[in-house]
Amino acid sequence: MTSAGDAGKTTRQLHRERTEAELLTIARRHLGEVGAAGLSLRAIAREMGLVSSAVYRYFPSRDALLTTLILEAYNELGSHVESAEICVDRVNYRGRFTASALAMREWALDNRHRYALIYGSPVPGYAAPTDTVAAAARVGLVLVGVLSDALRAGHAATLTPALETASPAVAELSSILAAGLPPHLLALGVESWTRLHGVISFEVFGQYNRMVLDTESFYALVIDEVLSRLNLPR
Amino acid sequence: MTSAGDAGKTTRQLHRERTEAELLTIARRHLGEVGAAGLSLRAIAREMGLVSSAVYRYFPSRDALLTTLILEAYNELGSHVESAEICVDRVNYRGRFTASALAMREWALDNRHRYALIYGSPVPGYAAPTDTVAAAARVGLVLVGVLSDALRAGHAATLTPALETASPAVAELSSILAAGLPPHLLALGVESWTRLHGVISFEVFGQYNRMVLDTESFYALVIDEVLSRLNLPR
DNA sequence: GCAACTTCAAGAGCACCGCTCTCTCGTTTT
DNA sequence: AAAACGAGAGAGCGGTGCTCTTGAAGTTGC
Repeated sequence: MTSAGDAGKTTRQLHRERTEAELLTIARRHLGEVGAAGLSLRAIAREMGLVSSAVYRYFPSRDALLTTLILEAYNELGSHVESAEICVDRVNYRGRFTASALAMREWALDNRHRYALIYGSPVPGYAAPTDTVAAAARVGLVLVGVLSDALRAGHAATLTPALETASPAVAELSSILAAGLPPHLLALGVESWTRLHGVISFEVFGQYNRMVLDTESFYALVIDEVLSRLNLPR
Repeated sequence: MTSAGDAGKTTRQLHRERTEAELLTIARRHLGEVGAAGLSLRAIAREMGLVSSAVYRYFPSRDALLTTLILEAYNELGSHVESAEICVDRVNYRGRFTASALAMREWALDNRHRYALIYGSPVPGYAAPTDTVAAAARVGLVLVGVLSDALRAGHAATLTPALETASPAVAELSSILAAGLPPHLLALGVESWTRLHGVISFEVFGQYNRMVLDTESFYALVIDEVLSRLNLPR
């Protein structure tokens, strides 16, 4: 029953790894069922046949467990979007952007509670550690990649005075990414990214209740609008 | 010490009204300090010098108290936006829209926890009663009003194929509002509204942490973008 | 091989939560 | 004046995160 990677490990190490994995599996399931606010260490322990205090051998606090789940969520969303975008022909910028946008919504709808965990109201008293920023940036990097590739191919969105005025607001981010994307185009990219999340979160959080009936085609509309503004070639 | 509206009321009625008002005042403050998830009936009771069970004379449950606060928040945001928009010259459609958008963000930043309460991740196990929909609609009605006034004056946004495809998604809403706004323009309006909330919630929820430095000018950019798309005349 | 050390889980306990029940006592109504 | 009603108190239930102590089991060094 021992896997290949178990060589040279003491029974204690093995036991610890398995217990921690089982704990996370249950935690993930609970998170999907009751959401972050309803996630209870005691309930997880109960289901594992453990006493609540034993869980603290594995996670020093509820927040630490939450942090692990947040990191997982960011990375899962990130790789979901990445693998959707990588399938599209590199010069099909429109297709790459569309695939990414659709993948974002798809993951959010399939993982509503986890989406809420990372993009919803922050859990009070909980401060996300800095480790998460790299994982959180993955989706953004995909979109920025599409835009900078399109720019290199000579396709740029039209520049407006307001766009130039707002450029300094994202200048630092622009230098961090160093993706060869000028600030004003990055600003437009950030706005597009925000725009997609605005629709997704309204759908996931139920704000469209009796407003938008066919949320899927509405999302398609938004993608179309964003693409038009970004001026990506067909 | 009795006000004008107290005539003909028994001391019990007066006492009840005052206690309920004090209770709500403290609840509002706590909400602003610790957020919805941290709002505790016991803490409120403690501060009032009451025993926790006594609070249930006024609110049958924590959720009922939350519902009251949610309704208040919707209405306060609604009147905040309304009063900002009403100050602008009626034919200045761009100005009316801008004033509304700025008022939305202003209120959200001044009332972060209350904004999270109504536009953030839904409180688990809590279902918003139908009473709230009217209050929730107020902001949307302001924006729709600007758009339909502009349309009546002959200013319409450009129609795209995707816009027509998505029109049925908001057809029902269009008939409810009956604002003389054709579905495809309403769809664009809903998208604009979503777009503004996307930026605001990202700012309020801290998603722009080290990304967008000057969130105010970034918001101005978004307003400019939205206005361009809506084709409102200067 | 056994002693010393480390790790795990259990259990009791603390302070908090929402909520329910009963009981008392003062107000209101009849 | 008696009956009905209402507000608050208090005890209690089951739940939460988290801490501390204690005993058992695994691991390591002499």
